[in-house]
Amino acid sequence: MVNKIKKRTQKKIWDSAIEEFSTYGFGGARVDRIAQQAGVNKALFFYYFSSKENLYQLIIKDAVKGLIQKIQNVLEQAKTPERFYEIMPEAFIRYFSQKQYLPRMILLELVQNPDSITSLIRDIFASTPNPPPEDVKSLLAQWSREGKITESDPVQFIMNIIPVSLFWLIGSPMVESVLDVKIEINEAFIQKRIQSVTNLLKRGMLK
Amino acid sequence: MVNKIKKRTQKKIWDSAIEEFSTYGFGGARVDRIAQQAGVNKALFFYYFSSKENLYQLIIKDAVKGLIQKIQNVLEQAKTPERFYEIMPEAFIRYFSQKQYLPRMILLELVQNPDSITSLIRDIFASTPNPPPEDVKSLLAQWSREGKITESDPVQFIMNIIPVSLFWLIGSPMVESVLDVKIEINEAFIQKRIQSVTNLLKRGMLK
Amino acid sequence: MVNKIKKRTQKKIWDSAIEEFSTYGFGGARVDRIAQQAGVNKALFFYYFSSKENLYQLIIKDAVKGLIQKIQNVLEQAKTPERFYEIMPEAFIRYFSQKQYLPRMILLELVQNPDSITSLIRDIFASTPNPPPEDVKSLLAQWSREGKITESDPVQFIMNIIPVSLFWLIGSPMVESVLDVKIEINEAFIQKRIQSVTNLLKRGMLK
Amino acid sequence: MVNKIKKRTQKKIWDSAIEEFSTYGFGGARVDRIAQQAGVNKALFFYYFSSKENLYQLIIKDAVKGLIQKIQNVLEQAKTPERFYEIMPEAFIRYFSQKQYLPRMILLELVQNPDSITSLIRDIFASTPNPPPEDVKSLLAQWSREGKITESDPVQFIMNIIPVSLFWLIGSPMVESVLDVKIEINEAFIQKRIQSVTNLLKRGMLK
DNA sequence: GATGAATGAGAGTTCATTCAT
DNA sequence: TATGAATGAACTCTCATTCAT
Repeated sequence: MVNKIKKRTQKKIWDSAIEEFSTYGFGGARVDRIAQQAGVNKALFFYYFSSKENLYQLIIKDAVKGLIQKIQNVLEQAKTPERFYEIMPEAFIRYFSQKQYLPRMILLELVQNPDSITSLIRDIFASTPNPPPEDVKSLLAQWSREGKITESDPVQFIMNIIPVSLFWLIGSPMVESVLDVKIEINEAFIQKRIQSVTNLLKRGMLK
Repeated sequence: MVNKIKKRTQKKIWDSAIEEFSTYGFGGARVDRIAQQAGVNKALFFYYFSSKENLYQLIIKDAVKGLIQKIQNVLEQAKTPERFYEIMPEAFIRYFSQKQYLPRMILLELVQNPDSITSLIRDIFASTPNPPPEDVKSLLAQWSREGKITESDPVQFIMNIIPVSLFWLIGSPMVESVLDVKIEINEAFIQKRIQSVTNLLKRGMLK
Repeated sequence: MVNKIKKRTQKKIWDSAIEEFSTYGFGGARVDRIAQQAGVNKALFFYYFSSKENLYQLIIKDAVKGLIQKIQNVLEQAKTPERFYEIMPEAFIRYFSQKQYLPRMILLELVQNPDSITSLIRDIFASTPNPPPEDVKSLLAQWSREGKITESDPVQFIMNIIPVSLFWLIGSPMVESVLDVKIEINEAFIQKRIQSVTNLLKRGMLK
Repeated sequence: MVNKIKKRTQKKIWDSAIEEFSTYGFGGARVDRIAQQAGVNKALFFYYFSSKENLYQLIIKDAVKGLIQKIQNVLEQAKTPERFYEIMPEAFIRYFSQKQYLPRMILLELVQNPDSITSLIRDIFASTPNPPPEDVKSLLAQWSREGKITESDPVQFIMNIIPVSLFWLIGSPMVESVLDVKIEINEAFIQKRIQSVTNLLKRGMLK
């Protein structure tokens, strides 16, 4: 989707839209602001993308696709739980720190329209050669059978590992005020975060 | 008598507003829908709460206050890290499963208006006798000095423990589709979740 | 009309309404503000006066009646132009400085609803034993015939004498800023004003 | 071309707004009516003028500016009191008969918001090279010193001359019903009015 | 008489979208 | 491709009025 957009103006609108949608959600986003931010006339927005709803769907789909791809990348590389607990936090935390709009968009959509994201993921899986569900479940079953991991329930497993890699950025303002500190999201912080999550998972979820 | 009717109507509007705001965010929420949901005339909304913005702020403030109080409750009871890792997940997961709008509202506000939630928390702390920041930081420093916990950085510490207790509910639709399972949020699930988080934290963050 | 209103509460509403209507006109007046100013519940306004429109009409009618009566008083006393130019400014300027709402209400109604005031005056005349029109016209014709006054056209005559007695109060803020002075409406000012108008009319409109 | 169309539509809204505001005042004016009168969509009103309040202020400012300019024109030409009493009524009465909305708007604002008009005039003077206040006061002082005029107090002077040139139009419905005549505002009437005021002032305020 | 609660109709304003150029 | 003008529908909010007590 993304690489199909070559035109400079179109790209500017696309980027502004991501910024707007990931901040205000679909209902709160304003086409006016997107156009202004992109430095173009509002009518161009509709010329290129037909409607607000349409562009939103394109962006969400693109975001979810990127995320799924990331998950599959990790799964392909991680053949042991040790490696998994090393690779996954590194991959996710770096990815989200570069594309900060991604966790924001997905969270907003999860809160505001959970069904849409569910069916979207299922659609993507339907046209994927080796869809994650079976992959993940069988991998975890195997690790569990081999006595390598503490949590055998795949649901609990994921609910333990994803949030710590995903939520930290969005939650940081709250952590800042609860601890009365200032958090700078720089390379040093990223490394510390990766280290901390890896530690937690290795000690906490490895037998 | 009259008073009770007033309060009952006001309460209905308040509850409908929570539902609406926690689903659509401030920008996407519709006063019309709130009034209809509450079964009252739209003008009553303004009669009682002056404006959409005003009611939103009241609700957010109330939500954050509730959350802070929960945190303080936990801190008061947990005098050792062991107890903390037992009490905290239990308290949070149960609380959020009863007030599902709470994590949704706070997440939306964190994404859409992080500064507001920051200053709101600081305001609340300013009028609190024993504000958490010092409490939490000194408690963690002590536990760290005594060699009881693995993560000495309070920021990383919180970023490890809060997400797993908070994010699971919102993320569940995504987990459902990624694993192709159906998740029922019932007592059995709650207990499993509490158990899993407690395990993770005890093994992962206790020396 | 006025003396029929005995009830204290009713009187308070009446007075507040005069204040409100004479400031904002009918369209801009707010029942809420009238009730609040009167220190009573809004519903009482309707209990006593049925509707905003109705009370407005009552007040306008009362105001115009008062004004007409004043004109008739003056006409009865002034049997020569000299006396007229002495009595009229004195009577009008004092009357309006005591009932400042009166010129305001009448001006607003003249601007916003000239036809209504016209037919209102005609209605009042219809039930008056000795209505002014003939009185005034015959008086002026007589004075003109006797060569006592310079302006024989009754229309121009009135347009010369009424405004200087009526407009000064409303226009004073404008005079203040155009001349960069502060005008205090006190007894000394009133006397100066009466003197100035009397002079103007005597010199200007007496042969 | 486009520019002309834009200006034409904007002008239509502007003119309709003047009509509406000068009839109903700010509070009673309806944006709906203005748009309909201009033959455009209501939203265009806001597209061009942001808000009802904003347009009202623009119009008031424009009206007051026009009035001030008229005053300055008269002052520049009138170097003796004789000339002044000839030029001023002619200029004012013609001006107001062409722009009938002007006295209406200014009167409404004087009644409903006297402070605003005061500060508006002061603002205009602040950015005027030769502001009237000193001009007028020194001119009158000079004429008074030279024994040419009867009224030496500038406040009374203005309160004698402005109302007779300004109030006649608004007051005409009342004059009509009080005298039971019909007044046609045509060239003949205008000339009669100018003549009458000039007479009044020359005889009444010239020594 | 007096009040707080409640309402329908409408007011000002916003917003996604379309049109004309 | 790009834009300013224009619009209908919807949105937040207001206001005169009524209801129940």
